[in-house]
Amino acid sequence: MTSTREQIIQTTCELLELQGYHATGLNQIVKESGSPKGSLYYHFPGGKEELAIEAIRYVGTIVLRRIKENLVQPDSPAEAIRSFIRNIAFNVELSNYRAGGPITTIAMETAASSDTLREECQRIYSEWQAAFADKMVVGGIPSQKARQLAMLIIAAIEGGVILCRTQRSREPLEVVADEIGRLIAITG
Amino acid sequence: MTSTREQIIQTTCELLELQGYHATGLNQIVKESGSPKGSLYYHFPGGKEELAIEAIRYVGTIVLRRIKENLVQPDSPAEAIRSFIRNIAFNVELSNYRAGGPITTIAMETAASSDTLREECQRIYSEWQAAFADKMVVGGIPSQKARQLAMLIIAAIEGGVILCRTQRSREPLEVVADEIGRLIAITG
DNA sequence: GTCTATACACTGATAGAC
DNA sequence: GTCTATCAGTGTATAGAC
Repeated sequence: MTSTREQIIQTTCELLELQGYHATGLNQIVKESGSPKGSLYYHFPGGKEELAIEAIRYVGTIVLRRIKENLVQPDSPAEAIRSFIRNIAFNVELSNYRAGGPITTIAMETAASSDTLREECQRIYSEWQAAFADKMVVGGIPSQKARQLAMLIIAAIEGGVILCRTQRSREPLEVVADEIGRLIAITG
Repeated sequence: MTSTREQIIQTTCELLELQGYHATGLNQIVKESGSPKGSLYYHFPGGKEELAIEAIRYVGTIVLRRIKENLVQPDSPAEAIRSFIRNIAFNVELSNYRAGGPITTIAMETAASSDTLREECQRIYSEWQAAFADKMVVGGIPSQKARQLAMLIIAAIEGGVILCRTQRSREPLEVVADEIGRLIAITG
């Protein structure tokens, strides 16, 4: 069921998450995906940039779904979000600090060089933000405040992933989870 | 007074901050620094990696000094740190979203590929963290709690810079400043 | 300390057969 | 849809003269 096209996208997602945009070559993508090289430009005529856009859109949607799934539980926003972030910490450690922050590096690398990639990152972040904000609104937090807290949540998670991968420890994201949870609880 | 060596380091700092590690070539560094190409490997025998380490160490120290300068004021930790983060937001906007997060991209790009660069990033982050924690301890917050809050502060700033550059808006860091300030005030 | 020239790998991308 | 071959450009790094 996984077509060649999808196989290329999935491999690209993993490599972008691990190495970033500029360190990931098309040859490596072709090689590790086991896909025929000749078909890359058939499926992605726009070359590397188009492929990267498809890849982050793909992983962005998966993450969005994961956020929503985790937040539908009846827990309070504070507890649900705290639990979700601690879950990220667990998974980052589990991957031996190779995964986490699937679009973080691309966002920084391309913010000043590619408007199309930058805007796609922006779109994904705003979707994630809306998902967190929705949960808090349902929990009784005013929508404007919820929007701001959701922005902090995204920022703290992205930064927390950076620290975890740099320190090779899950502690930063656990601290982020607890402190953010505390802030939401005080607000709500 | 700016020697060739220092000129190369400064140019490298700017390019790394703007483009990241893998997008920045040694040829570009030589060209934009106006330095003689032949001298690059004389000053940095270890090549690109050694140069990058020197560069982030250099900028890391500058930022550390800036943090300390901003936090010696008599304001409460909450207000001093809030003000400092809003100052970052202002400067990111002022640079047309080209500056900010001088080691963020490098930390993510090299976390899985270069232990020496990763450890240098780790060292810098911990120095920044200690500076924030010190201010809070002086303000009466228990040292363990101060250490955790400082970790959140670093994470939220790093993530906030990512969002600002991606959205081309200073709002994310301003929100981070206000919410983090609120959390510290509640704690202290 | 600096210069020029260069080696060699690899990049993204394209052409044309199949 | 896929394959092979290949292009022009760029990457890091080195050698040897000055």
